[in-house]
Amino acid sequence: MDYNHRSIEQKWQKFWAENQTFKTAESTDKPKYYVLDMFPYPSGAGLHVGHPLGYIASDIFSRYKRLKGFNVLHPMGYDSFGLPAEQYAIQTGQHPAITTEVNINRYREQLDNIGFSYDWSREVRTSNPDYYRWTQWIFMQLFNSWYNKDADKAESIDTLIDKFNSFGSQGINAESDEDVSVFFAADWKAFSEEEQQRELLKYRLAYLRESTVNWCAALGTVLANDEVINGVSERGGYPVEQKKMMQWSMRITAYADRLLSGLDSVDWPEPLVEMQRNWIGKSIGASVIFPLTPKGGIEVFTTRVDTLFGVSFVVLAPEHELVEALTTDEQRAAVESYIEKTAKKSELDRMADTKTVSGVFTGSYAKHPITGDDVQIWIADYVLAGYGTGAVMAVPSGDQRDYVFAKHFNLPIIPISDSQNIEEQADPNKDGKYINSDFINGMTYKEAVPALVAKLEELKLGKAKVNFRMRDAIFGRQRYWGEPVPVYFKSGIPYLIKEEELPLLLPEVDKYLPTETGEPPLGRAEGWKYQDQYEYELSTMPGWAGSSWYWFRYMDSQNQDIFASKEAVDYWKAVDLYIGGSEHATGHLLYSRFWNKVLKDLGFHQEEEPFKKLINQGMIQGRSNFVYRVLDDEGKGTNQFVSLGLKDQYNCIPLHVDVNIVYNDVLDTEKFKTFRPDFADAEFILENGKYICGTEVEKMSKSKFNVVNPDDIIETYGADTLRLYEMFLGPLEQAKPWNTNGIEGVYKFLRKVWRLFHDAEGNFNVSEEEPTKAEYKALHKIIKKVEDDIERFSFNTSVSAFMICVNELTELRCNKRQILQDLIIVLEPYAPHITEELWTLLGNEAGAISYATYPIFNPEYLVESEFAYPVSINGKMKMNLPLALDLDAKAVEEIVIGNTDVQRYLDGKAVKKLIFVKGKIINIVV
RNA sequence: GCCUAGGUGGUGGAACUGGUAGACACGCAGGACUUAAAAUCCUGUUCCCGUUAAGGGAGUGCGGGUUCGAUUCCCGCCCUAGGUACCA
Repeated sequence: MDYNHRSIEQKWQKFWAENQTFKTAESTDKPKYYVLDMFPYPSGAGLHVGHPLGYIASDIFSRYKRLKGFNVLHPMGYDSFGLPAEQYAIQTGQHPAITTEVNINRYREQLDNIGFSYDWSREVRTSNPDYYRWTQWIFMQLFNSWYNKDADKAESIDTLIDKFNSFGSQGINAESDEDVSVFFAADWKAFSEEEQQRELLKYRLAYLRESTVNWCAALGTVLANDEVINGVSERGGYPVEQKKMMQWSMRITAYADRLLSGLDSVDWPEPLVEMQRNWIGKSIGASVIFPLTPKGGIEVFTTRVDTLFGVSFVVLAPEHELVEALTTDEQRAAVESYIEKTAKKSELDRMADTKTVSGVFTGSYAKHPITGDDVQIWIADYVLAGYGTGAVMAVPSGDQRDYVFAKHFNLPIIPISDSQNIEEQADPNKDGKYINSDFINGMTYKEAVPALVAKLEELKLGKAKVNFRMRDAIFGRQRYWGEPVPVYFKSGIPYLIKEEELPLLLPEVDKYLPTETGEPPLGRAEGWKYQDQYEYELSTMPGWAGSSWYWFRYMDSQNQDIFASKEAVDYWKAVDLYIGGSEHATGHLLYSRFWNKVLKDLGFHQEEEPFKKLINQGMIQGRSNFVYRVLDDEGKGTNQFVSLGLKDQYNCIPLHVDVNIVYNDVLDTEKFKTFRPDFADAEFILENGKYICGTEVEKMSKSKFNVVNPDDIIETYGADTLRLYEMFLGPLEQAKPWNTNGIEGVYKFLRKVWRLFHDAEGNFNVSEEEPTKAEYKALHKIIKKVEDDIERFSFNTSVSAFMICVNELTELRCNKRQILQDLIIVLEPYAPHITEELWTLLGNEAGAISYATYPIFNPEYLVESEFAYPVSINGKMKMNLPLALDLDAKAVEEIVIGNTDVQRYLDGKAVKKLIFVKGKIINIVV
């Protein structure tokens, strides 16, 4: 029988499922290894051929690690709360839970077709009450915690209450809201319950605060910044406005420093680390106050406090709260018109317009904090209200934007360093000694900064300060299909429900839209009250809630008493390898690290970082095909279609054509006639008897007819071919377009493997003879290559190496049992079905490859034979030396001189130097 | 602008710490088997010159440099992709 992928793959997928072959043991004496995929959102469209790329890579790695003797945890689940199911519910009335269930079943079917080695007994679904119960529980932990900066960790809110009871707010060093009160212990005890709770809320890691949010009226919900694109919603393109709302927030800024320093301890791709660093945006500097008369002052943040004496003016953001008060009557008209102009500019305009210098003088002056000189106060839109204090001190000699601004408005430019050259532009160097700088004149940068900070602190006009770009994360969504927040309100104060009342189930509603009064959809749930009287929180949690801790649940997914038992967490610790797309760099990956740290601080586990090694798989783009429809004189489409090479001779327009009826860019013209009814009588202008289609790389989407479903590939070529081919396509981390052009080669490879160990009649046929040296060499080459490749995630070159290996074995007509047995083990991670079949044909126990031992590479088999090897003379390739000459340096020199063949190349010149690489002469310098 | 990754045949890509550039695969061309097709196998395939050939020359985005030797290291520039943005 020839290689029949269909029956082989179905047989083994069934066997693995029935025998739970890949169920992970709870505990074992093997070392553990945790391989995790970013779990998918189960969308209605199903998987396309791009989705499994990362899953295949992680599956190869998992299977490889099992063979290497590790106890591997390799689970899968679904991030099943989300907007698409809710949108569908709004349109059709179908409950999102039903939609989600249907989609998950479809995903599962498609995943199973590919032959993954997931332990499905550990599956999680974030929308499942058994799961979101623990998401709610973690929310409670966050609510019940505060960040103690002295201990540099989160602690139970009870320790804060104890401090308030004993010392009041004295000596509390916490991450908190800006507006915390100052009180003594006696005051605290005298506070009403309501006052106490309001104060505590300012310290909690999950807290309620009025924040400006992106409100989308059409969707009736708040959107994250990255869900808003150019002022409209990413989904649907509805207008978005800024609105103040009471919102749940997460005090992620408390962890800014740890989130930053933790990046040094993880093995992540550099671009991704860089993205997180930028996102956190730490700047070390100082805050400085420029006093106003008669009282008050403008606080600015600067990273270059040493340039303080170069300040020639101060700039406020147009939205800054002091602008109104500082504007003099003469300047009022100009200032107001400027503010109005800025407000009209969209963010896009402001971005595009970085070249134009604009700003207005307010008419007022501040005092320089040290010299007391008058400093003009300006407003300009290059200063952002949302960053720092919304005000900057302008140092034209040291900052290019300030320089351009000063030139434009004829403001003074004061050089402050003897090493500055400010003829043409600002010079921010820190190398020289200061001039024009009062008491720091003659100092270096290193001396000046502490001196200035000390002086400012003495004057109470400034201090060293660290500023972060990152903001606290808003944690509420005005949506239905998310986790309910386990909170109710009494006198407007949020209280947690009791732990034993979890899960707080998502209530049924009649419609999935906001209420008539603008409340979130949960407001529609009839009689949904805590203890029949208190209003529940009506927002649900955002999409990232459930995904911020899911790797813990896989460790112990059935546990009813805790999110994961201590034993499970202590055993599995952190994820050793995490594979997913880079689009989650500043969302999921940051929030997950945050929750992980909180849970660590609260003593639930020991790991500071959740994902030790991370690989980003590149996106697989679509590769669209085009046909060219000839137009008539009036510009209307005819039923003639011209092949790519001839299209320039005609007036024609490109049309997307379904990539599934195109093979190697050659159109199947018969299938094309049934593609659309109006193509039924299509005529073709061919080249060389073929219709060649044009191509273009685009995103994979239905409307472009370039979606390739993995099921179709599997039907034609099988899952093993799909797995190998997706790896063969190129480096894992690189984005690449999908095309089926090379898949035949991979399919041929598998058939060759099959035929090598079957006779002409199709019967399994192995020889019991001892393999020859050449056969061992072919085998051990692949053992070494695959091991090296997998360890550095270079899967594509392994596939090539397999092909070479099998070509060599075919050449040698090698069907030896010993060779096959080891070849199966090495190939199994890539092509698990065909190897499982051959494994059992050899008489081994079914489903037991993962207990096999990975063959040990023996370098002796790879020792070069007596063949000649190349040597260059003066770096130019000249000749081959027989291996017999490969002796030590001295001997070679003698032989070289005496060898007539060599002498011919050397033109009688003396040998100056012999270059050796790995004990071999590689080059002769004459 | 800044950060990151990359630029190699008709195509996808290989070359791991500098050592015969183009592995492997697709495609293409020719051939074998076959009544024929499919399947399979063999040969060739970077470009240019050379009648096939022997042989020679150029060649890894561009221009320099280091080295006996550079796709690889260094400097400058161009282009592409992703991220980020008037961040003080």
